[in-house]
Amino acid sequence: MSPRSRTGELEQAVLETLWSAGAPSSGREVHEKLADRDLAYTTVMTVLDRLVAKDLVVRERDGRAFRYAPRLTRAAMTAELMHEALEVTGADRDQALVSFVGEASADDLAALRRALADLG
Amino acid sequence: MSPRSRTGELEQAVLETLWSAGAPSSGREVHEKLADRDLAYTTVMTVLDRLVAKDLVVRERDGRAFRYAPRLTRAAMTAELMHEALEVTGADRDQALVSFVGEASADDLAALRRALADLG
DNA sequence: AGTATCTACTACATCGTGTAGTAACTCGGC
DNA sequence: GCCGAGTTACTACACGATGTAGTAGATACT
Repeated sequence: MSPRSRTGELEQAVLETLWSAGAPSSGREVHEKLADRDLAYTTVMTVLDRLVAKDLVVRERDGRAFRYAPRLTRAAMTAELMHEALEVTGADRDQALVSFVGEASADDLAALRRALADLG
Repeated sequence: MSPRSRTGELEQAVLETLWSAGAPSSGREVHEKLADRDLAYTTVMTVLDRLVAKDLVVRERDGRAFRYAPRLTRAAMTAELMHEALEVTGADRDQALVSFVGEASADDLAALRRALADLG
């Protein structure tokens, strides 16, 4: 279900290209976007498969091939990771959140306040 | 520096015992607290060493032996993990925080608001 | 039918983690 | 001054995740 096992460096990079693409991409396209890494086409495909298996990426048929897209937006995945972090250590949530805002930058605090305000 | 690589299940359990101890513990003590797991003493020691290497735990000499304690409180570590999550994906922080509060439970929202209010 | 593409499956190295043993050091007691 | 109990330091090995890629088989365009 949720991003249990941490994503690797290459997996992260593939996610990046999918996010930056804006629309579902073919394996070929992802491979081309990662040209600087000099990877085999099948390597990219393997990673895409694994991301699908992890439910981090969804794919839809497009003729003979598939198109891949992240299941969540970058922001949503980040939020999910944050929520997970809040749970892992089994810390008192109140205290954890106090620490969180305590360590946050001024910008992040402002963003947080805006976000809370927008919730009404 | 920061908790780069995710901590494993056993590592987490060892951290738990250290947190619950309240004061620096000897390896022997940690081993005893984890008696239900039926681990070898050296296994616990190995894990403690690794946690020290990861800078998640600090140790101080106490006579011939060492005493171990978490570098951070549970809440602080949770907060650190949350901040890390906020960075990994390179997401727009504003959007990520909006998503975060959007997905948060009522209780967490209340706690967040209190925490922000307490900051003055 | 021939060729290019794509998917599915398999493979292997490396690294992190769980798990533990052994050697070496150290200190208190005799 | 040596001995044994407790500690640390180092080494080891299995397993799963990840990086990396090849091959076989299906599919489709020409």
